[in-house]
Amino acid sequence: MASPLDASFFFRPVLDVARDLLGCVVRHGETAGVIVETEAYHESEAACHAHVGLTPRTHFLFGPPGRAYVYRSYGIHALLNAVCEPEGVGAAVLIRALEPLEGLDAMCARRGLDRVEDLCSGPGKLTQALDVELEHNGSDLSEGPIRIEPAAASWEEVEPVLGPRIGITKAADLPWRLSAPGSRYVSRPRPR
DNA sequence: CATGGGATTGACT
DNA sequence: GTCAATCCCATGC
Repeated sequence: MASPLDASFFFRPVLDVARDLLGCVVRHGETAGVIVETEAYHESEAACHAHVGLTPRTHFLFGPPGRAYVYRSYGIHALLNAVCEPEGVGAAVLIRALEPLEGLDAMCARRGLDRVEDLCSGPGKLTQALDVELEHNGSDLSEGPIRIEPAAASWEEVEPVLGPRIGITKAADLPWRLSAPGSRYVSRPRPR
């Protein structure tokens, strides 16, 4: 396994990071997966939690880049983001889907399923499969329990599919959802 | 302090 | 296709 990405990778415009995270590996304990779908969020647009300014919830969104921002969605699911851009700017990339890579048995047990395509094909699914919870909010993605490792060189040539972000009501027109073309492990609705 | 709304998922018609 | 589950937190009184 390669050494994790450091903070400089995330100290860049959030859309660039969302693009370059495709192909990277998220690892937690014995489980790991390749990122095949991301979404970018920035304080300048209304769909981003940081749009309301600095609150207890958005504390880590405005913090230094390279940390995790984990929050609970719909009272049920934990969603995993990577904080980007300089400290003081609220921006993050939501990890929306992974191609399962290691620890498939543990993922199946946590998910209560056995179809590989269903293990991590959604932002709430992958956190369940990798056992990511709210306690990981603010943890360091280079040195903490959850780490992100660089993509294989072959991913440099991949052209991501762009589309509107999922499940939002504000700023729904921005094409800031990025998917690996043709992947069977992306979430629904499947991009064109 | 009460209320309402989600960056979702799985079960069901 | 519809819909409920469930909890954190932002907002407003």
